[in-house]
Amino acid sequence: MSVTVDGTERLMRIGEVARGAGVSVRAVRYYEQQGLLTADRSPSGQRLYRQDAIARVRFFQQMYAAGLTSRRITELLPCWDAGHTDADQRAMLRAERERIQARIDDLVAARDRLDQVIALTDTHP
Amino acid sequence: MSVTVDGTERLMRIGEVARGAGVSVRAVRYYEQQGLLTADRSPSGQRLYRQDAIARVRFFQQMYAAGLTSRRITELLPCWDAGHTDADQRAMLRAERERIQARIDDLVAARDRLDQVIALTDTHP
DNA sequence: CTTGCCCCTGACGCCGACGTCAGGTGTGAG
DNA sequence: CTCACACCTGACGTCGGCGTCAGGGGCAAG
Repeated sequence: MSVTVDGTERLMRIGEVARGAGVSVRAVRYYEQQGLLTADRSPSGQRLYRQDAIARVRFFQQMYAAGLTSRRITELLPCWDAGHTDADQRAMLRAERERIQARIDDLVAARDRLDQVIALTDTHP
Repeated sequence: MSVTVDGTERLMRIGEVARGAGVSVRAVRYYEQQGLLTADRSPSGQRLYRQDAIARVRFFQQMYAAGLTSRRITELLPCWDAGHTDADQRAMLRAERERIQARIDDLVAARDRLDQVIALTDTHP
């Protein structure tokens, strides 16, 4: 594991997290502002992140790409972090899953529609 | 077909188009503003649409849902309308298709990720 | 010491597809 | 004619995930 000899985990500054996750520094600060990501602070006030921060940021990106808002992600983070859920949270998880599935269906239909046009314009130039 | 005895097509006003396509009146006006949809005008200035307007609006909705912008749709409309394309347009069609496919892949990954969480929270409540 | 790079906190800007409000006109039923 | 409802043209508001600029502090190398 990435742990130093004295047992403390190796910490990263914000730039390393951003590069590691392929996002901007601004984005990482924004996630903190939205309550998605917490960071320790160095004596001089710089943010210090643990190794799992990169994976978390990647996860946020994935959820954003799926159309979830920051608020929705914060509401669902307990499921992910603590592994425990109440009935409301389980319902929200399922609801989001259904939304994503619906969007997939829409996209597939749109793709097929474009494919029709492409086929037409190829055979009929 | 929906043609009156004198051979003229039955025309709709904007509200009927909007209801038929499941969008707002404002949205239909917006599409015209973006150059996506044209309408005849009654002597008093009201927009009059042909029957195929509803299908066009549904098509726009589908493309919007797929992440295309109004500009992109206007650029691709000639393919759809005239059925002819130059090389640039064919390239654009394919590029959009690839983008949609990439978004589908992202969404499928996000869905699977959520499914993992759901499975966890179900077996481990 | 200086240079260069990274970091900090505000705070305004942006984009796109509309929502919405204001103030006025058209239209069909009774 | 009146009433209710649909329609018209501006034009400003919204929302979310950042980009970007302003102004100022760390921190290691040379």
